[in-house]
Amino acid sequence: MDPSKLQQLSRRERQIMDLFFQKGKLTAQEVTDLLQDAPSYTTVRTLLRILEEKGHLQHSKSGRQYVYEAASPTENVRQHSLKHVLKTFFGGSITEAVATFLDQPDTDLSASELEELENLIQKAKDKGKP
Amino acid sequence: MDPSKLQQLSRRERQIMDLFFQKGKLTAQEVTDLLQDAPSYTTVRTLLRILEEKGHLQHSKSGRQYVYEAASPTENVRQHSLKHVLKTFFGGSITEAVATFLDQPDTDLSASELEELENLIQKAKDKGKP
DNA sequence: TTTGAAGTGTTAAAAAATTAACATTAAGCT
DNA sequence: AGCTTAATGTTAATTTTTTAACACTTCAAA
Repeated sequence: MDPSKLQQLSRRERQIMDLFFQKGKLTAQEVTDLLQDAPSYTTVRTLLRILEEKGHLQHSKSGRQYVYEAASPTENVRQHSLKHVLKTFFGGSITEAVATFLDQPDTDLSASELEELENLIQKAKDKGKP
Repeated sequence: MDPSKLQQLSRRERQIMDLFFQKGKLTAQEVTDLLQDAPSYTTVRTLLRILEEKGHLQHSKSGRQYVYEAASPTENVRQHSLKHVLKTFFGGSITEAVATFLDQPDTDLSASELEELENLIQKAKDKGKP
């Protein structure tokens, strides 16, 4: 499944897919409970079926109920979505995005997270000229 | 304008707003040209009008033509959109996002960008314990 | 000053998304 | 076995989105 197809989703469909990316596996009942402004349970089921028809979800059975999950490897979707935001709002620059993130007053990264970030950058530097 | 309202947009509306976030000011003709799968010029004008009614765009006149641009301060929208992607795909962690970005084979950050990233992190560290 | 080009304004048909009622099936309990 | 409950299957009405035709206005050139 091509992750760029995600852009084609309608509002509700997108809203529901976002839940799956956050939570992993979900039943129709759980989706209904998680949605802020949820429509009826029946409606949610219809949407899940449509999303499965379109290839965005797949389901398995647990007892007699369907358990849905995203059909695409999460990694591909993550990469695509991140790229899209970077392109749309940050001229494609991850550096700009990090700067914006750190600028937010409600953001305080733990010391260990900052360490980890440094490590990542160090590794990227090393890969450049070994 | 509340940036969370952006989630309410329909597909076409979102597609068009993304263009404005990338490009800044645009005329109806320019939007038509930029859209991959553009509908007719008349249709684009209708959408621009609707987006203005909803408060997402505003326009000024240049000669006799309308020049549209996003109504919200870009900074708010950027922050909100970045947060949304981080929450949906990276458990809210900017570090995870950077890791994913650097993992992509088609990504090679310039040395100067890596420097800049390091500076950002250093600054964040300093702010933690001055 | 009339005419044509390039813009905006108005309106509405067609398509798609959203919603949910009603029907059916299957599992477990008494 | 029969009953109840909780699930899925089917179908369709309503609402929203998407599309674009047609009318009107304004500017500038002939």
